[in-house]
Amino acid sequence: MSVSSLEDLILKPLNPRQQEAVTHGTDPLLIVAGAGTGKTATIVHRVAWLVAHNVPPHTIMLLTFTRRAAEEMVRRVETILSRLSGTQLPGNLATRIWGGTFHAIGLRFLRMFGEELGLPPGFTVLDRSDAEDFINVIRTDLKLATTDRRFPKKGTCADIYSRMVNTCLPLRQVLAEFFPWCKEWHDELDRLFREYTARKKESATLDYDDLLLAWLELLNKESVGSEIRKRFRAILVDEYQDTNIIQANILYRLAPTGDGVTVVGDDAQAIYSFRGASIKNILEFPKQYPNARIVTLEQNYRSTMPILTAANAIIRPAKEKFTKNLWSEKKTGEKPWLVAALDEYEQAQFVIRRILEHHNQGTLLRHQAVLFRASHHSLPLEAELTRRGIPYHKYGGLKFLEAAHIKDALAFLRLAENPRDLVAGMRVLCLLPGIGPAKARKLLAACSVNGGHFDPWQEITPSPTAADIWPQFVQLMLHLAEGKATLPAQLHQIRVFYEPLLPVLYDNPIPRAKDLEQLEQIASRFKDRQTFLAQIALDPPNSTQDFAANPDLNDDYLVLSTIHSAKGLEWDVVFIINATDGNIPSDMATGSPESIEEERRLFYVAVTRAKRYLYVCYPQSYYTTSSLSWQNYGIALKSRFLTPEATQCFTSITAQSMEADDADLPTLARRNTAL
DNA sequence: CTGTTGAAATTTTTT
DNA sequence: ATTTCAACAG
Repeated sequence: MSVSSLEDLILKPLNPRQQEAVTHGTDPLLIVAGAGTGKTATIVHRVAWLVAHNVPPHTIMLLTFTRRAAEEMVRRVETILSRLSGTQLPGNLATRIWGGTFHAIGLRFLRMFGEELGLPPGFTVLDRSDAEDFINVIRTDLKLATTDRRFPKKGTCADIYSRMVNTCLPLRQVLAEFFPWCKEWHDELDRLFREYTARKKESATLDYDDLLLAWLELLNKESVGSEIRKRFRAILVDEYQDTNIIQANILYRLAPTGDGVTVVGDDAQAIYSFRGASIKNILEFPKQYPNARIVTLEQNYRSTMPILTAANAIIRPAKEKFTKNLWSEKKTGEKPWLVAALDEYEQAQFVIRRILEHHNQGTLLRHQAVLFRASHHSLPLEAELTRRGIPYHKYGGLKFLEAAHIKDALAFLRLAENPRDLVAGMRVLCLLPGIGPAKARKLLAACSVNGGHFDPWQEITPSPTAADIWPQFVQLMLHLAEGKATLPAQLHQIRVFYEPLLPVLYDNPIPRAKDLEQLEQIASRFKDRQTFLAQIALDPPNSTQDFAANPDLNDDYLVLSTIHSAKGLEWDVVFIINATDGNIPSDMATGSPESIEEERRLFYVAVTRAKRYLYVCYPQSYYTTSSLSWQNYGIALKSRFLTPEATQCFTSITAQSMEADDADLPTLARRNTAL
C-alpha cells in the first residue's frame, strides 16, 4: 500500500482540526481537547501517523495518566496499523512503544540505570499505604506522640510530605496553605520527613514521589541523560493539565527543544491539584516552547446538545485560559434532570428506579454510572443495591490490595525481594506470635547487613512463643529469597505458612483465605516477582466486589465511581449524587478561591461524562445517622455551581414526584425472565 | 516486650 | 465507623 493512501485511511475518520493535530510536524504541539472531543482518537491516530512515517515504535514515548489508558491506546494504534497495512507489523507494537504512566516509565528507567544513582538493583516500590506505614514506624520511633496535643495521623503526614515534594514548596508554606490545622507541628514534621527520606535510602525503597524525583535526577546526569534523550523521537503526554512541576521538568529534560513533543489536555478539566498538579504547565506551555503550535478541539462526539449546553453553563463562570465552546451534531435529546430528594435514602431510591427503567429500555447496567465526590457518598446507595441484588463495581473505593491479609501476603514477597525493605519486614515479622515492633526491629537490623540476607536468622530464637513457628518461617524466607520457584509457587508456599495464622489475626478468616487463592491466580499471569510487585504497587487492580445475585448478570454491572476516577470515561446514563453545597464543592475545599475553582471543574468533568441522559441529584436534608456524628447538618442546599443560568439548562423535579408505588417498581429479577 | 482493652479524636479526591 | 493512643496484664 502506498504511503499516500495509507495517509488517507488514517485521516479519513477524523475532522479537520483533528487531522491538523495528527499531521503536525516535529515542532512542539499543544492539543487543547475539550471533553469528549475525540482526544484519545487523536493521540492514537497521531501515533499511527508517526509509525506510518517511519518513526520506529521504540522511539515513541506515550505518557498517560493511568496504566489502563496507556494499554488501551497502544492497542488501538496496533489495530489501526494492522488493519490499514493489511499485514502484521514487525514485532509486537505494544512492547515496542514506551507507553505508561510517568511513574511506570520512570521505574523502567530506574531499573535500567538506577546504579548510576547508587540504587541497589533489588529496590522495591512503596505504594501509598506502605509509605504511610513507613512514616508511622518513624513517628513512633521519634516519639512524636506527645500527650498534650495530638500529632497528625499517618495518612495526613503522608499527604503533607507528598504535597511538599510534588509542589516543590517548603514545608512551612505547604502547611500554611493546605494544612493549616497542622501548622503547630512544623518542626516535628520536618524532623519526621528528614528521617523518612534517610530511611528510605537505607531500606532500598522508593515511594511514588521518589520514582519521579529519581527519574529527573537520572535525566540531569550528563551521560545517562543524553543516552535516554537520544532514544526518543516523539514524546506524547496525555492529561497534561494534571501533571505537576516535576513531571513538566522531566518532559523538559527529555526534550529541551520541544522537538517531537505533543501534549494533550484541557485546562477546564484540571482536578488533581491536591496531588501537586499545576495548571500552569498547560497554560504556560506556549511560553515555555515559543515555537509551539496550538490546536483546539471543540466538536464533541460524546454528548447530546442539551447536556453540553448545561456543561458549558456550568464552566462559564470559570476563568478558563483556553476558551472552548463545546458543540455537537446530536442536536436533540432529553434535557438533563435536576432532582431534589428529601434525603439520601430517597435519592438512592430514585437513582435505582431510574437505573432499572433505563435497563428495561435496553441500556446495559455497565453503560450507566453513578458518580460522587467522596468515596463514602455511595454507601447508602450501595446498601440498597446490595439489598436488591443489583450487581455493581465500585471504582476509587477500597482496593482489593488494601485488605490487610493481601498486604500481608505481598509483604512476604517484598521482603524476599528486598530484605532491607523495612515496611515489609515489620509487617511480616509482627504477624508471628510473640514478635512485636521491638523484636521485629532487631531482627531486621540483623539481616540488613551487607545488602541483606536472612542467614543470620537461622541462629536465632527470638522468643519462646515463636519457638515453634520461627524455623518454618526462616526456611520459607530462605527459600523465597533463593528465587528458584515460580511466582505462583512462591505465593503458594506463603499461603501454606500464612493461612493457619489467619484465624488468630483477623475476623472472617474464610473469605480472606479465598482472597489469597485469588491472589495466587492473579500472580500466575506474571513472569517474575519483581515485575509483579512493581505492577501491583503502581497499578492496583480495583476491587471488583461481585454482588451479583444472579449468575447470568455476572458480566453486567452498574458502575459506581468517584468523579476523579471517572476521568476520561463515558456512559450512556450518568447520575451525579449528593450535588449539595458541602459535597460539591466539598467543605474541605472551600478555603481558597483556587480550590473552589477546582471543584467547579470537577463538577464539569462529572457532567461531561454523560452521553444521552444526565441526572444531577441532591438530597435536601441529611440524616443525623448517629448521635456520635460530629457532622450533623440538618439542611443541605444544592451546589453553588448550579447557578440560575445553569439551572435553566435542567428540568427540575423532585424525586418524590417521580416515585410511584413501590409495587410497580421494576426489578432486576422480573426483567430478567423477560430477557 | 507483647497483646488486649477502652477511650478519644477525627478533613476528599490518587499515581 | 475507624483509627490512634495509653494503660495494664501476662
